[in-house]
Amino acid sequence: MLLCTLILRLPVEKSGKLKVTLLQAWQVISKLCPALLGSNSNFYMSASIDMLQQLLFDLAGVMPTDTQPLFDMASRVLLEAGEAYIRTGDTSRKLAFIEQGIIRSYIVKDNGDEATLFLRCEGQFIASHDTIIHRQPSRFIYRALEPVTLLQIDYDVLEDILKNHPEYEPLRNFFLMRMLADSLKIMESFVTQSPEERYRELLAERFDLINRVPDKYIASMLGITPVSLSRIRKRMHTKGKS
Amino acid sequence: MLLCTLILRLPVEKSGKLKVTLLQAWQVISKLCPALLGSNSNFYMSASIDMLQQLLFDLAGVMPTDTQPLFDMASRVLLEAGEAYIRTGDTSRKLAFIEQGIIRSYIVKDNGDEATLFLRCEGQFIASHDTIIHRQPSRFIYRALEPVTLLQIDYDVLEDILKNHPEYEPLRNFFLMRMLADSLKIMESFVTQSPEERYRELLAERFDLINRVPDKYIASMLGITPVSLSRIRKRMHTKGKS
DNA sequence: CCTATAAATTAACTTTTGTTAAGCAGTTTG
DNA sequence: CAAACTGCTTAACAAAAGTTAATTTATAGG
Repeated sequence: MLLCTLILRLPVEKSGKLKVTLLQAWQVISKLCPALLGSNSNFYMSASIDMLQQLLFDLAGVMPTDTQPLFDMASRVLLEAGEAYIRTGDTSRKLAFIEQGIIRSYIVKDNGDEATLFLRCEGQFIASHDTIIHRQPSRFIYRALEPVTLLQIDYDVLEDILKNHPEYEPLRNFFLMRMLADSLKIMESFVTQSPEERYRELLAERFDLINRVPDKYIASMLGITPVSLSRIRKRMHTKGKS
Repeated sequence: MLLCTLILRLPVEKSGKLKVTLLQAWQVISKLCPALLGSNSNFYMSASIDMLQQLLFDLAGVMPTDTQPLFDMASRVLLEAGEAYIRTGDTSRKLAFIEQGIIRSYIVKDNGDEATLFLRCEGQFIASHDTIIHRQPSRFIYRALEPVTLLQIDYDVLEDILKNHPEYEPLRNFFLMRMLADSLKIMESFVTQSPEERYRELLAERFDLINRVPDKYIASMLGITPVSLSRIRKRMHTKGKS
């Protein structure tokens, strides 16, 4: 029972009965026992270049065969677990689509503590916002928490392509809108919810993330310390049975 | 002395000596006594249509005389103090540039409390993000805190214009980037700073705002209660003389 | 298999915030 | 002018979060 609590990061009743949905259980099992799903299967659905091409077609009606100029300029980047993708002081204007893995974006504060701004996984975009938006060296570090596969393009190169291929412009808008939507949602959560409520929401909406990432990064992203997150989880186990 | 404290929202030493810069003092005086500056002068610099045209020229090299199709579709909107610009449930996809005044964007929580997402003033954009990004009825209310002048355009109309005038596309990117930059900065402040530090920063960077807006909205935007903000300010007066 | 290391928990204590309610000052309204 | 109202402050108490440090629990390496 205790083992389950630690791995599942879920409330466990005093009786020892787990309160998990079938989907959640399957997710955990498939992670622990990949063999169950066949040798080459991968539980975490990886996002492919096809998704982006489909997206571009849906957004702008550009046929996948016509998007070669764009994807010719993109390159696939592989990162090892723990490897830094962007470091403090970098001036590159990298923009990437995560095909597989998790990237953590964080800043080192004056007192030496790290503050995690966000955790992004497959199907999401990451962008060096200091360099792209403000044209200043990055104050943030982007680091792979798992082996990561990226589809990367430099924002300057993208801008060049867009000059000759304005038909791809909807892709840039989609990227910006999606980044904006994410940020606004997080902003909203900070002014409307308590840390505990934010954690409950994360548990409900990004359950997979909680199981793949150390709690201390989750805590930091919620704006609290790991000690506080541990207490929140204890309160959730004992009292609120939701 | 007490009067000064209330109006200036600034630390007052026990001796009664005000700790304000010349600029700050002038700002307050000019607000209290507009007559000092002449009958038609306006201290808060209003942002004009010229600024937008200049911006478009800087960004894309489009001559101001060529931007008529764009500005023909924009309309000037006047709001009284306290008037709602966008209400809960609205489906319009309004996008506006604030020429004059302050707009507060807030949401009414389940318990009836209001949570302020942001306060925007002259020179900034506001946009109904629920309708524009998610195409869902607005959960937020946008309300004028002062008499407001807006330069408004519907996002759908803007998109139509952009189909025929792709040369204005940089304006949309600028707008999205700026909204994103603002959101990211606020997100960053929530994970790296305490409420007191966020208030100090607001005091340093948006001093004008603090004097034009009731504290309770500032508190809400910082993610705390008005009572807590009052205590923070008290701590700042007595202890930290910074 | 044992040890070193990192992550999470727990505890004790301090600080801060939330909550509720009372009071005060300034403004508006009848 | 008095009364109602709004916004800010203060107080008292409860709840939550920060801090530091010790302990337990995995994970990784030899």
